[in-house]
Amino acid sequence: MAREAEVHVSTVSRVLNGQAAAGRITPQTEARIRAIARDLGYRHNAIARALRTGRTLIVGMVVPDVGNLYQAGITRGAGDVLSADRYSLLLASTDDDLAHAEAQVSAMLSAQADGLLYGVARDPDPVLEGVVRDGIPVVLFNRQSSELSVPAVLPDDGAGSRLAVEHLLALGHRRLIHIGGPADVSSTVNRLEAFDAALASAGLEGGHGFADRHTEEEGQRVARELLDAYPDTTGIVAANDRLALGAIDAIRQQGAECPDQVSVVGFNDMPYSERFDPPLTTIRISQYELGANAARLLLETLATPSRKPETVLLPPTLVIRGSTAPPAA
Amino acid sequence: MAREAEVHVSTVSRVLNGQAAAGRITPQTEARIRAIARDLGYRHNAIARALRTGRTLIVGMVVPDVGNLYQAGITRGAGDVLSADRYSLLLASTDDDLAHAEAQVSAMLSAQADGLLYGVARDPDPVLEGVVRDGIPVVLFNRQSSELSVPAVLPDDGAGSRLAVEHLLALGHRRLIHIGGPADVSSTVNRLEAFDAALASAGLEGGHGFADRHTEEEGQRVARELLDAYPDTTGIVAANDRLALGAIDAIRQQGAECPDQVSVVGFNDMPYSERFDPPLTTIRISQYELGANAARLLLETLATPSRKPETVLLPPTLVIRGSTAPPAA
DNA sequence: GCTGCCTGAACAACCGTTTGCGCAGCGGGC
DNA sequence: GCCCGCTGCGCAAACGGTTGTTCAGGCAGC
Repeated sequence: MAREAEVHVSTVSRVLNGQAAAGRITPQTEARIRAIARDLGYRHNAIARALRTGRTLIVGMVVPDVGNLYQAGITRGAGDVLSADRYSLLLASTDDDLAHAEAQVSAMLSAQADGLLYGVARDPDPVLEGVVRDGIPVVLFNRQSSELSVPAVLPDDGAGSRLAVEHLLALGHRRLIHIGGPADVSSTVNRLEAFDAALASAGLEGGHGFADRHTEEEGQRVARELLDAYPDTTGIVAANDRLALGAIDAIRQQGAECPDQVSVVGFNDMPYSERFDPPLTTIRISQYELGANAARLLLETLATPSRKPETVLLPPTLVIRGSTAPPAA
Repeated sequence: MAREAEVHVSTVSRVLNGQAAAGRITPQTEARIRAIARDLGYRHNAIARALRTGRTLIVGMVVPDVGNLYQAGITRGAGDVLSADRYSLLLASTDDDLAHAEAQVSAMLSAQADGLLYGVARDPDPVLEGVVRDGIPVVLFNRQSSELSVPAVLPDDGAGSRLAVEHLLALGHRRLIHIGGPADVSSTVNRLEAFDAALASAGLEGGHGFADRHTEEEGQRVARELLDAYPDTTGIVAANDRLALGAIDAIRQQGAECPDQVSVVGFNDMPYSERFDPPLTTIRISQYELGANAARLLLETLATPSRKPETVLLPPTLVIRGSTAPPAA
């Protein structure tokens, strides 16, 4: 502490907190304190401050998988806007598993995180329910909750699916299937519903399946099953780029090629998807903006707790690359 | 607090900390306290505990870019071993920029992080010097410091470069160039030195250049310059997969193809590198193990501050894929 | 010259835990 | 029957800041 080195006590606090302005402290006192603080390399003890003020300037962010590129962009966006407001990010990865989420969130709340960025919402989600019940400010990203009234920022899933289907229809495809993620995740059902609706308005009907996880392996498994069930399929809409990659694997496993026999469109436009073989046609949503918006929403909620929960939908874009082409014949 | 709901005071602390075992508290008292704590949904205030004990159970991890896939694997490894020991990860991304690093590290130290995982070391690195001077436990990963005696875990850069060069030599290549990262990063110089040495022991000599950042753009720029300077090049060794991707871009920009005219080998085996076009031949190091080892080293340092700084080298493996082939003619 | 006000800084309580120490009660040994 | 020791728990200080309140001194007004 600068105190012993000084002559004064905790006037330091007012100085270092900028309360000096209000005619409370002599300029030369302030200058002296600042000088000494600098010389001593004094650093605020955020812990002590947090204990007194009740604010830690820490927000917890929970994602399904830190190792996922798509999530990484979101994390970056959130980190940037949070650190601009002097907040730090406590990051946790749950493997999209409720038990893990429970433990991680509990740790974050123990750490007295001021708020949560929650990207692993299930529907229903007991962990999220607990958080909301405890009155912890939280904003969802990527997924929403149908039961809880919580702010959220997510891609416009419906618009995205529609873009994908319309692209394939425009290319001439008529037999489409959809690979969804876990069935208790909002984006899965939103994307599937829009897929069905877009097909229906063209007088068509498609098949679909659900992956247990958003991985290439699961995408491949579901695609294989669907291709077996609907052998004349020429187009696949996946709810996620990783599932799409798995679908391409499945197509090759059957001795076919993408896009020669079957076209595939992904969702997210994850990093490097333009470098894949084939380059992935996909629905782009700005990961950075998604994270940044979620963080902004959380900051606003922290500033104005009474604020009405808001859901912001990010507009998707169709990115046409090499994994889609007109049907073979 | 469970206290008012209870009859007792801070005997709760001893119960909840497991000190009850030592015959200090009656089993039924303990049971009652635990029951009430559960009913109240009592949760430790980690802030208050940290203030008293001086330990936050938080470790700061600073990476060049959270959006980088390679880093993501490391983060995951570190997160897993840390959370097993009840530590949380405070993550910061610096864009490999010293000013950012300074700010982020400062925030972490304010948050009283118990230790640091530092993956952005320059050589020299003023931020790191400050951390070491303040006696903050820190372990480096990916990069080391030539001046400071700090534990570190990194790939065996020399062995990796040697594998890459020997692979190209075995394929019949004789005119090789090396694309390094920033010149003030240990891995850059280690990999370059080993590149030169491996060539020298075959009686050869190669060209090299340095990228300012580990990005595709920089890789492309440096590759272009080197290919201009050494037009008969048939093999490129990049210090990083992203640089390698840039090199492939540069090759194509010149109207050539990889591996037809020029072979490329990367470093790291970042996620999805097997799906690129062409699939990347690269030096694999286990990102997960790297992160996990760094975390373990830090935990040991925290447990035994007097412990000698240790440098652990992770053995690399050559992964042969599609970006390397025998020279054209 | 005295009173009152204003300015600048010190005082002290408080945030929620941890932890060394003290204290009351009880049982056993002599 | 007395004393000692042990057992089980309460007391209170401390961690390092923040912040409402108090206090001392100087100056101006009457």
